[in-house]
Amino acid sequence: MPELPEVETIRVGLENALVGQKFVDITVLLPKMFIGSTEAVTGSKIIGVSRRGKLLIVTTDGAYSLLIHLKMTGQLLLASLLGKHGLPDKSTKVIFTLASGDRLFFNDVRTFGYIRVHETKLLAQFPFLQKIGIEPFDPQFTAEYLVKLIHKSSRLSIKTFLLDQTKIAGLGNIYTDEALFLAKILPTRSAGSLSSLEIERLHSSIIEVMEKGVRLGGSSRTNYITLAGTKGDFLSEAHVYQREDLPCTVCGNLIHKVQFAGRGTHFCPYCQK
DNA sequence: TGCCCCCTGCAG
DNA sequence: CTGCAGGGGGCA
Repeated sequence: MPELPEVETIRVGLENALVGQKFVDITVLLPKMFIGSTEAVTGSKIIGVSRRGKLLIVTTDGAYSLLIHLKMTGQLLLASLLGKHGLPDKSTKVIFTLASGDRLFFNDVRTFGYIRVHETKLLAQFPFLQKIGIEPFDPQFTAEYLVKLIHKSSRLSIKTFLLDQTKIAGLGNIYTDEALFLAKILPTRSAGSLSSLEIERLHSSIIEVMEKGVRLGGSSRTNYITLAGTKGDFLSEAHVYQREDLPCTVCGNLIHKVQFAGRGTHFCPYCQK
C-alpha cells in the first residue's frame, strides 16, 4: 500500500510511540506474516525506528530486531491512539503488547506484508537492503546522479525505471505518476530519450512530490492510514492520480488513464510530452 | 527485463 | 460477476 511518504509518516509515529518501550508479548494470528521467532524480540527494548525506502526497521537493544514491510494493504495501528475503534478485527495478523500496556496492531487485508525477525548486527545484510537504491532525500541524490542512473537503464520506460526500488527507493505508483506530471514527461517515454533538461525537471519533481507527501501525511486511497487510524491528505492535491477524465489542473484537458508497466497509469496528454 | 503471482475486498 | 488495487519476489 504505502509509498515513502506514508511509510515515513508511520515511522515518525512509531518512533514517538515505541522508543524506550519493551515488547512484553507478541501474538501472531497468521503465521506466514511473522517470519522468525517472537521470543527472539520479546523482552527487548526498542531503541530506534528507521526506514529505507518502504521498509521499516525497528531496532532493539537485543540480538534481534524487526523488519516490517506493509506492501499493499498493511497497517500499523496503536491502540492508545485509536479511541473506541475496536481492534483486533479480522484483518489483524499480529498484536504487540508493550510494557506500558499499549498495543500495536499489524493489520493486513491482502496479507502481502510481513514482519521479519533479523539479527540486529546483520540488518544491513538483509537482501532487500543490499540492493535498494538511493533515498530521494539523500543529499547525494542530485540531478547529475539521476543522469548517470538513467544512463545505465536507458531502455526502460521512465515509469518502470521510477518504480524500480533498486534505482531510487520509495516511489510507488501514485508518486511516480505525480512526479512525471510535474516534470511534464509521458510515463511511456524511454528513460534514454529524456533530455538533460527533462532529467533535471524530473529530479526536482521527485523531491518535490515526496516532500509534499510527507508534509501532508501521505495519501489515502483506500487502505493507508496512520497509527491513529487517520487518513493522509496528499491525494486531495494530486494532479493526475485517480483523476481519470477530470480536467487537468494546468491546461483543463482531460486526464487519461491507461494500463502501463502493469499499473494503472495517469497522465495529461497535453502537458506531458 | 516483462509477467505472473501472492490475497482479499470493493466498484463497476 | 470481472477487473482492479499505492508492492515486490521469482520465474522464464
